Amino acid sequence: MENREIARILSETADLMEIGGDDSFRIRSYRNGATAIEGHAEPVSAILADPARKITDIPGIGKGLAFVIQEIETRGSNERRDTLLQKYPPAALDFLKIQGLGPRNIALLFEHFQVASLDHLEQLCRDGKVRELPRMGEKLEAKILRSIAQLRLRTGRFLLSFGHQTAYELSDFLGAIDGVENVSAAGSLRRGRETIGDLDLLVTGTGAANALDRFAAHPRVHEILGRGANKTSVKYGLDGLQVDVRALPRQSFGAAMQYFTGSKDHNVAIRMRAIKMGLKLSEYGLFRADDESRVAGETEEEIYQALGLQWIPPEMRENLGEIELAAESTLPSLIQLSDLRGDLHMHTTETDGRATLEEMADACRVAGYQYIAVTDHSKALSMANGLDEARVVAFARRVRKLNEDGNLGLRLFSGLECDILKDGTLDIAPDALAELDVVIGSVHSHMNLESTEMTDRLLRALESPRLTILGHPTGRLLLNREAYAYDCDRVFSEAVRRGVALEINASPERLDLGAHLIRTAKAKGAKFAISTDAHHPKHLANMRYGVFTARRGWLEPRDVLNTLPADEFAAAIRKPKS
DNA sequence: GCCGTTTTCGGCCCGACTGTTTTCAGTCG
Repeated sequence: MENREIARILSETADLMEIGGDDSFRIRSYRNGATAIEGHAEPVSAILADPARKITDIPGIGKGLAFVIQEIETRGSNERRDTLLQKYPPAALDFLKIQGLGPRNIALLFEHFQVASLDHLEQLCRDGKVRELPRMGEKLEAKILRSIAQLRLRTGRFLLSFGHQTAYELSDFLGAIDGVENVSAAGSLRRGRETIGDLDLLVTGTGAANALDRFAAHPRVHEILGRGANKTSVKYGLDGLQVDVRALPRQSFGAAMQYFTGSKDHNVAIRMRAIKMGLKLSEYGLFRADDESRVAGETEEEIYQALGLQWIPPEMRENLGEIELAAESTLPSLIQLSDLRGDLHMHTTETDGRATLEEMADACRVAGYQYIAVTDHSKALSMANGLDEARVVAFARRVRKLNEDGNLGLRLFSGLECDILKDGTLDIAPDALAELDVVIGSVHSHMNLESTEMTDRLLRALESPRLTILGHPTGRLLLNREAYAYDCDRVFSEAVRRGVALEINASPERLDLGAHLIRTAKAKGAKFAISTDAHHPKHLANMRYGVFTARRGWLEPRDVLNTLPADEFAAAIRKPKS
């Protein structure tokens, strides 16, 4: 079993234990264990298979969890989880995703109403039954109903990063089959959308048909939805992601990639263009309308070219004006991962990161960055052990010393992810902030303010001459929490006026700003910083998701601060002495 | 349940808000 799946079952068990009212420290151990397993570079199953090694060497895994993990590896569950699942239905796990409902209330709902499903819970709220329970009222019922509606909207969707992992896994599997020439992912994954509904894989070569059979027999395929000569469609893995694998002849590979990459709107517009030119475009190729002779099809490039267009990067294919630009050969030259020279947002063991400053710097050096900013939390995040003024000043001093010593192999900028408090003031006094190179202002609390109040709060934060970057500007958590409400136009305009960059937080759970707002902000002349918000060296690789998102927002290297060489970057963020 | 140890058990991040109460439990970050 995959590490992330073991981790998921551990954390599910922890969820159930919470509802069951288990000891909170034991629950925390399960959660810690889950993070430890998920973050472990080597597959745990490989360690378990080797009698000479033991998983208790992984920090956070003791004798108890080692036994539980062995059980999960062997039969996909563990005793504690099984027992709890007899007591509470599987829907219990969904209930925890409902805002306003925690483990105590969920336990109470089960006790009194034997709630079996989201539908049932929804009905109870509509009937005003929930308010009969102690400490529950009308407002909670309304909140639950809102949250259930949101939950329904996002079920069946998956984070882009999840899609990528699965795509890599399956490309390896399919690519290793005899006679398979090429395996490529199409669909919204290829367009870099922040969430995906399913995964489309295209396979070419003489072994393609065989690949469909082998895929249908893959041990992680749980349900076969369809099985034809050219396509196999299944539910794959524990989470039931729908995966479609199509076998194609080489001469229509480009046409199929174009067709299955979409978006639908883009394709409709492209096909209209073809018709006007006396051509016909389908997933099999580009043909002349009169005699059905083939014009193109083996590559996307030749198809776009035959239609009088530049090849359009998949991230732009949303019919938002890209076709017109391609016709005039004026497509922007989109930013690429290799354009980035530094990462500007990361955490260390000083607060809630998992690695030391030196370890993070080393990983960034290996990744090829010329510079980084280390930006731990400020004191308002007490649960993360955020920095107060004294620690901020000491940190800035430490960074200056490290740069003088010059042993890091890259340039280090001192930074802080400083909380923007409820009234819009920054969590750290200006004279302490003045010691730092990079100040990211972020909202981590009071996210449910009225739009006008939130707008004022952000505008006030932007007044600080110490602010460099507005962090994860909308606060959204994909498939989990909506963006907070405020007047983006006013805030973005003010950020431009004050010379504050907007973050594109590359964490796959955030991707914040999203593509649409990036374009809004770019139109106002905004500058951006693409950063990972890494809490562990392995998170540094998430930068590519930030780049996908930036490309979906049509950004070019010049729009992004951290494409600058170190000296120019330093000059760009220098603030006037006050 | 893990960890670290004065090796056998005690400590393990906490503060603020919300909606429900009438003094606070539950949720959230």
